[in-house]
Amino acid sequence: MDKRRAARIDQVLNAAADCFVEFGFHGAGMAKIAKRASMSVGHIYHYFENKEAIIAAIVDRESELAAERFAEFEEVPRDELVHVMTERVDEMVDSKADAFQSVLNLEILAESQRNPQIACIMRQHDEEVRELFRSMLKDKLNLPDAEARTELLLSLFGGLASRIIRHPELDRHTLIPLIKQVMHLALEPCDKDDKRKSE
Amino acid sequence: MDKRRAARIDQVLNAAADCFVEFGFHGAGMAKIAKRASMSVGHIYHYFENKEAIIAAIVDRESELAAERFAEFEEVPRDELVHVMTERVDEMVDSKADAFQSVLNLEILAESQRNPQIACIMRQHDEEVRELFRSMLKDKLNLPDAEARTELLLSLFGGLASRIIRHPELDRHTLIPLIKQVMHLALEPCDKDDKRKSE
DNA sequence: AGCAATAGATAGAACGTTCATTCTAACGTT
DNA sequence: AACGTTAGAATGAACGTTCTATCTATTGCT
Repeated sequence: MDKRRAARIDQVLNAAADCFVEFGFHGAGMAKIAKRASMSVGHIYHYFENKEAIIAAIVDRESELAAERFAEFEEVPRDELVHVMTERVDEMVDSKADAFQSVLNLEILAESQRNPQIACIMRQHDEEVRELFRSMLKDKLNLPDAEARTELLLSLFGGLASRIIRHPELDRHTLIPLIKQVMHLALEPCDKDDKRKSE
Repeated sequence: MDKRRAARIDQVLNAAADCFVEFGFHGAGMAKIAKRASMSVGHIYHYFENKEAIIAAIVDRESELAAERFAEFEEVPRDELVHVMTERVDEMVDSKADAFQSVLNLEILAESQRNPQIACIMRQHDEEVRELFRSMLKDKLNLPDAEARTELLLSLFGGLASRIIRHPELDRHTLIPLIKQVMHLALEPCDKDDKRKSE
């Protein structure tokens, strides 16, 4: 039976994600993970070589999930793309306010700076997302500098998550229109009338 | 002698910051911190009640430093402000690429989600920075929605740091002009001609 | 069908290490 | 001699990991 094994692994990963959010990668012990997974400590080692492997699996799973969320936009026809993307800003902000996701992402980001294996997994997924965005902007919207526009948008969305942690009471109703303005700037070819500004 | 004491404390904080960047708040042990501070483990406890206090001191110091960096703009006269701010984007991006600062900030951000004391320190400093920005935009530039514009800029800058970790090879030469465009959008009262977009 | 053998699932104790913290004894300066 | 300063051993708890034992279910042979 292979289903059972997969289910158990998922059980461990869910428990681990919980603990990692609550205590951090290094603050969460195997004992806590085991207890939350309703499993013995030793048994976890039948599914994962060590704690690092659990962290790596979590990073992989979480990054894949994030990538899938972006992939939705690929199905949108080109003349609706800008409209759909700007319309989804509200739920985007809401999702960034989800502490679970945000903290896990921060933990991953910090860990990637000291663990090359994590960095590798993370960058692979980021490249995926980046290429998806880039090709959308270039092929669907015929935009120049698609790479830079992608980086701008990803910076903004990524920053939103940290911002909400720093200032949870922030007034979304006045911020969201501003974000939409930036998105229009990034999603429409208004490059030329701007070179006047760059001194 | 009070100078000596202050110097020793700084010695511990510097060593601790180093270790926290390299191993994380919970991955760094007192033994490592002591060794890097050229000090005995036990002696650190004469300056700090416990490890948490060291973390708190680091968070405080680092947040204050970040706030001071922003405070420079307060001295700039109002008719040069937009110019100066957009001109400093390049060094801003460079500073965000400094792994030391970025990782420490991520660690702080993640820790603030699970340690209320850290969250408190961090939010106090963020409020300081936010108010500084807000009053600058409102009083010096006479901008409406100064709060929202502040949040947008802080999101963007904060996101830039995470973005560079995710994609260090990112092409800054094409991204920076885009960032400057966003800054002009956020620093100039072009609110009206945009309501057309918000459906 | 019925027994033997095997493989995987599971729990929990045991290991050596490292952790944060405390304690004690020695040091250097006055 | 006294006092603040320092080093490092001592402590017990917690860590990640390994080991062993028991249990369950499937497979192969007759």
